[in-house]
Amino acid sequence: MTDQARGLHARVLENLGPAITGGEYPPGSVLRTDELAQRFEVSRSVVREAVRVLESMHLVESRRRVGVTVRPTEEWNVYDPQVIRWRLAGADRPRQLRSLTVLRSAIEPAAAGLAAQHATPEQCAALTECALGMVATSRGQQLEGYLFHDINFHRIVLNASGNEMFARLGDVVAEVLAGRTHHQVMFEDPDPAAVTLHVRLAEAVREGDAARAEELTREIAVGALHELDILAP
Amino acid sequence: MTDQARGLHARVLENLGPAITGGEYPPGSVLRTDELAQRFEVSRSVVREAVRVLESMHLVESRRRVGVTVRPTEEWNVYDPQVIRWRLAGADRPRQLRSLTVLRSAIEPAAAGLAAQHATPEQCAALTECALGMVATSRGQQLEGYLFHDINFHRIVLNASGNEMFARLGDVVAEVLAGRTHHQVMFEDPDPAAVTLHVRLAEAVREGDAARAEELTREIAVGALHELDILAP
DNA sequence: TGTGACACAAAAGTCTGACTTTTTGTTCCC
DNA sequence: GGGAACAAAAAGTCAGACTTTTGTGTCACA
Repeated sequence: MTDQARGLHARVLENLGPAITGGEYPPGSVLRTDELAQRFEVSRSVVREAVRVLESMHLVESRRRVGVTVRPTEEWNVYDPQVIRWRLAGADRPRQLRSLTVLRSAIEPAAAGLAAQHATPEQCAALTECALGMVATSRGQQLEGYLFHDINFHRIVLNASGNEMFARLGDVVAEVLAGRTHHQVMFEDPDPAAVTLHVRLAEAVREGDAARAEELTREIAVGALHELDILAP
Repeated sequence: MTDQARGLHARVLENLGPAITGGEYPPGSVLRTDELAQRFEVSRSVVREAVRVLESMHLVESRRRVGVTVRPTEEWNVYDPQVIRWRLAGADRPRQLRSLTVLRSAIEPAAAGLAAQHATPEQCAALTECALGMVATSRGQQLEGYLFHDINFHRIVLNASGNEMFARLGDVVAEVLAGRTHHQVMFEDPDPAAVTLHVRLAEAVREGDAARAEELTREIAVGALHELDILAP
């Protein structure tokens, strides 16, 4: 799905990463590079490179004479897209989906407000196109098509905000939306109210109405939170 | 300040990282591992480990027969605390400080609202203590002491939100606050209004008043945005 | 003149084995 | 019982040889 092992070290990473984030090696566990090299049938240098990457994600800590120790969960770089993907693929996917959705509901209204002020005509056009695509695929079990337009819609809003930090959250939002469609809820067609909100949001951004864009996005977020039972009805 | 070179690879990283994020090697630039090994007087394996880390931050891409290429800015993992530190230490610090402050102003009100609902008695006590510390150091050029309490205050709020993604933003907020005190503005004592807002926020959280906590944090954020001339007065 | 196949070379990727350094645990002496 | 010396374990480092991929240039053929 992401990038398939362009090297041995990537293969090791694709095994160790999910194993650690998935709790297979709980915090405090100790790995030894020699043992890993044997297990994966690669040289120690390959293992070392993989460990260095895990270390940069704060998933593990490598210390002499003791080995490679798994760090406590609170220290992980949970904003690393790779870590997010590993965790979403693992056992605590629901929990992960919830914290990410709460994050979205804080970020996206602000981003939409800024987008209304800064969006280029091209971005407005693309946004409207996505909204139309969502309408077109909102009925008849075209979930994949709907997801595609939904992801693009939110990505454009985040990019149009002009804020780099918001823009880089596009991938996270994409993962969350994909996760929602593929695993959690949404067995039926999407909520018509949500579709309408997106159409109106595209309008608000086009008209430069920051306050309305923000409020509409907040309503979209409330819907997403309800889907995960985070808010009481 | 962070962690001083516990190994050769870390030393290489501390040179290459800031050089790349600082624009010394603009996107598209090509580095060769052999050359880097010579320049830093280390073996190739050490360079490879450093490059692997840079690759995991999406700062560079390593391809056979061509070398290690610096990736376009839009692809960098700007949420990586290490990358944030490197960029804050570099030339576009002001720009960086602005996007991070906008991020803060989106996240922290939501976090404060959640904190009002979920904070433990211990967290409430710690929060009040920090607010008192801020009051005590708010006059007489005790900027370092004030900064210390300010950082702790915001860190506690983010942690008390109960949301892991919010909690992990504590380090970023700490960097932003430290940057503001040490470089940007604040040559004089902090704004008394801001101090009062923090005291009242601690109250609101203690009383479990989510709406008021959110609103007070929003006001604190507005103050921070004004300091950087992001909002018109 | 254009185009495709092929060969060459450059750079990263991998492996191995030897050596160094740090750190921890143990033992031994006072 | 406490402290100092010692031994071992594991990561860290290095050098060199080899493999694999891939961009580029060349040459023949249409």
